Amino acid sequence: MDVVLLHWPLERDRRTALAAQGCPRLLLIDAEEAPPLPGDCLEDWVRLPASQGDIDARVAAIAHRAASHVAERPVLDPDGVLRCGSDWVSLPPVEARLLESLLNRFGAVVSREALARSGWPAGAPGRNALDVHVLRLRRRIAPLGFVIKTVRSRGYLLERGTALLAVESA
Amino acid sequence: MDVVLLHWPLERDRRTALAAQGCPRLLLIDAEEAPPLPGDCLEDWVRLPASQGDIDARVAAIAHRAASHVAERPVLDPDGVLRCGSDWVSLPPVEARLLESLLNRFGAVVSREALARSGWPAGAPGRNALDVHVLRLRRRIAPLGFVIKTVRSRGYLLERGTALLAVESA
DNA sequence: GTCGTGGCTTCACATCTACGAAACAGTGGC
DNA sequence: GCCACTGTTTCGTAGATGTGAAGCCACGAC
Repeated sequence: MDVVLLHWPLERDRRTALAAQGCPRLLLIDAEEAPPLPGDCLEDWVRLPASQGDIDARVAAIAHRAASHVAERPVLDPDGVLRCGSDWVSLPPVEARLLESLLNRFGAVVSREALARSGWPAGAPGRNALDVHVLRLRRRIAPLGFVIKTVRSRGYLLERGTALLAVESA
Repeated sequence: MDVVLLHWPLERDRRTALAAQGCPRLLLIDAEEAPPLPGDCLEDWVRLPASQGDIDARVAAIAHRAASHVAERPVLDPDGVLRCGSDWVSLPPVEARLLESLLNRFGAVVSREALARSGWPAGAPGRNALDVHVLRLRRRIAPLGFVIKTVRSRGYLLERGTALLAVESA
């Protein structure tokens, strides 16, 4: 989500509106004005005049925070805990390894062979084991709003689900 | 929790340490230095020279975010008294050591092995002793609104309970 | 079209392990 | 003695992993 730059106090109303819809924003404070009371984590401000470098740095910081708040992609702890925003689920060892693989290529296809190798480095069990674990993984990560799409005869692909997005941002 | 002011890049190591323990901080950037890459929500920066008003405003903003962000943690006295707000419970020695460990990694997984080591530095007793103490610890801290979640085959995780939050804030 | 096949999904089940909980007993302070 | 703390035994349950089998569906052969 893009960071919106706006002038303070000129665009006071716009700031309120953006804040209400959870849009990240950077306030450009006119020289003699006092910065507004602290908003949420998705807001920051600079006092004008400011260098482009400083503005860019703050925009980057806000974007980073926005990304970790309304996470587009989940984060997998070394402990097998998959986190997304404030939610988390724990993944059993095999599924954690599978998901790690999918996460490494988030949004791109991972072949069944590659998945099987990361799930069972010592060699995969029956052919069906992967299918079953993908099924279980799907159900486990669904509450976080992520889905594993099948790309027939190619592999699997992890991406953000659509249905839950509305629910979460609501 | 107080916001710590520190100089950048002079106190680079201190910043890392503070970030690791989740302490909110404001970096004072020396005139010609580039601000560091975005940290977490509990970090902000100003470029020197800056007016006291601007610094105060940023400190206030960080403090505000810290208050809403860091799930309120309990504090463990050296005497084994666990405090949270005006409530408190006393913990027997073993459980106090276990909880200290969990508190050090609040919100993250602590393995059974690590827990056992901190509970019994001289060597753990039977395998089940840990289970039983976790059970007792759970019951003891429940009234304060904290829960110890099990992450199967991985360890335990201390976090703020959900049900009691509403009750407490009501 | 329809038929078959491969690829994938899902369920049902079996096994094994980890964890939860109760009950009990020993120890030491008061 | 009474009570808090600690550790052990024991049993029950839930989770993790794998296997087999049934079924669905797209796609190509015919």
